Amino acid sequence: MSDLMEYSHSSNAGTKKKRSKNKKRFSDGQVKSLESMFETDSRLEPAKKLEVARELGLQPRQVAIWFQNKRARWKLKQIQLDYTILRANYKTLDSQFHALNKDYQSMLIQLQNMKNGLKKPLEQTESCSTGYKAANSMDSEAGNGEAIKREQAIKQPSSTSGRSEDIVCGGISECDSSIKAKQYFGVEDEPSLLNFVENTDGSLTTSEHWGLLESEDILGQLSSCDYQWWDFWS
DNA sequence: AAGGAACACCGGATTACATCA
DNA sequence: GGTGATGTAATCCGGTGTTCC
Repeated sequence: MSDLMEYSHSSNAGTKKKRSKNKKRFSDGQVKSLESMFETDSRLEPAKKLEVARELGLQPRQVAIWFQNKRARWKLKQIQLDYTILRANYKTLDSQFHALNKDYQSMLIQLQNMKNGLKKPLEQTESCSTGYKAANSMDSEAGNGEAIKREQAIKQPSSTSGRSEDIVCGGISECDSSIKAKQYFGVEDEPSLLNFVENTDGSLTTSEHWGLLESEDILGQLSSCDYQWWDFWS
């Protein structure tokens, strides 16, 4: 039979019923000795266990149980420590993420302003001329005068206002402006920079939603999980 | 060689008790 | 002195590895 059976049955006739445990706390000296041994090795060789039990005046099984309980408590403590470290790391990452996301959002706004600023001079130029198609046909005749006109259109967007933000589309439709932009840039599609945040319906949601999903959904899930853990330990 | 019984030990969960605020 | 919270020795249970027959 094991130490456990011999020891536990010594105070009881072997019934399955809960036995009175006659529990006695170990003395400070006994605990100190056990602690110092645990520091060098969390497990005891059988021979060492017998030796320790003899030295401390305990049953070998008591020494074995003390080491078992000690390992369990130590493991629990390690888990708590690991959790504290992970939580601190998470908080750091979370604040970094929010800072980056804030930068990202302000850059999107800047980008949109730049996009508007590029579109308006074109529209203004076209509406002030005798007509883009006519001009275009003239351009085709004039040859390399086109590049100069485009440059002037950007440098001097309006004769009535020096600020591009003040330019109002002179009756030109959104569809028209899109066509003009394509022709202006000489490509089938607008430059990719201008499409960067534009959804298929023209709304500026895709990238923003990505950011919001990251910050609200994923972090939110982590946070709720986090709170459960934290509430448990604190 | 394969299989079963006995034994020792382990981790995890739980209980029972001592101690303290 | 009674009581709830906490710490911990001890127990229970299921699993694994080793040894012996």
